[in-house]
Amino acid sequence: MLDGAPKLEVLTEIEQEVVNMCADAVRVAGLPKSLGEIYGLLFISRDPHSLDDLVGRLQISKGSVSQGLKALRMFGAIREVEGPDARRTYFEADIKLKKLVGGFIREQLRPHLKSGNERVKELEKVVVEEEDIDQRAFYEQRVKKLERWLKQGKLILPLMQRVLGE
Amino acid sequence: MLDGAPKLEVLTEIEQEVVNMCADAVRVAGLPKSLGEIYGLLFISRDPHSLDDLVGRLQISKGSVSQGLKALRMFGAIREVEGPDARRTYFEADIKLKKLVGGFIREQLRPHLKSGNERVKELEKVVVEEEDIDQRAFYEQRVKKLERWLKQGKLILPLMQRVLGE
DNA sequence: AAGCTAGTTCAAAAAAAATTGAACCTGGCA
DNA sequence: TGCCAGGTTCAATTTTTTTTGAACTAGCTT
Repeated sequence: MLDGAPKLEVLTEIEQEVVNMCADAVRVAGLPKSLGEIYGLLFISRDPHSLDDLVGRLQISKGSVSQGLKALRMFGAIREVEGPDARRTYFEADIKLKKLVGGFIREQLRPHLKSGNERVKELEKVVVEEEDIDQRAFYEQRVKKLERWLKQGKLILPLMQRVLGE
Repeated sequence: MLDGAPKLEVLTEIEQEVVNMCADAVRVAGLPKSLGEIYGLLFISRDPHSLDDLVGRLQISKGSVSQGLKALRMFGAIREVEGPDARRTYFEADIKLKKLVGGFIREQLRPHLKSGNERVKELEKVVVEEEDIDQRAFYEQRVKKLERWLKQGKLILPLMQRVLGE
């Protein structure tokens, strides 16, 4: 097997900039840098890339790229496409903000809201056992506040998606 | 100096639950757990606490509590109030969601959007140097997309604050 | 001024999170 | 069936982030 077009193994300045921007953006969202790097390179590339392409260009390990692609697929941030070598899987970036934010909300935010709800329910059970009447009233007030916060959270997610619908 | 009322040095079940919830919530936002623990205890306490109270109850070091209080003050998540000992500083939680989210946006999100803008401007300068006409057109398209994303981001922040205005 | 005490700072230690890479699947092919 | 190449997994390692605690500052008090 000959290697076809001599592969460019380093990033151009533009690619590097975009990769770095995405890496930082993704860190703000509390996700590993490598995720952002992979997405960034796909975002700024016209042609799709295979796992090994990404390993070569980004200089990160096969394991990390494999995990990164898995996560990005779950978020719906990338999609599989056909590529030059039929037995490899190629990827390209989905660049619709709605999709990206939607995936993030679904995978990262909603689960926390859900577990938050359960924990508040647990809290309520503990609060009713408080003997001191004033203290209990105070706790009830606070728990109600937590409930309201969660409700607001659930309210704002679809709103965000709608606004970013473009 | 006698110690006054025998201080309760461990957390009640309710306190522990709330402290844990806040710790986790704050982690989702990419902030250190100790911040959430401190806020959580203040949130579920009727009376304000001093730095040393918090150190005693939460079992975290003076240094951490000092840093945590500093950050919470910056976010506007807590406020200084008078307390039993005139020469200590006491704190209580601000429980308005608007305030909390506002502080988070101001301190964490806006700075990133700002630096994002600068980086996109840099990118534009690099893109115009691309020789290949098709490639440059593609890059311009992508950079425009990044700009649109940033604009959407700037748009959604005040909206969030408004919706959470209660 | 010396002694105390509340609070801050920051280098070092500990803890948590991300990355690596070698072993391991898995499916196509001879 | 056995081999090979693409891809995944996960324990071990590395990197990053958080926490600690001892030294320090600052402001009272005597």
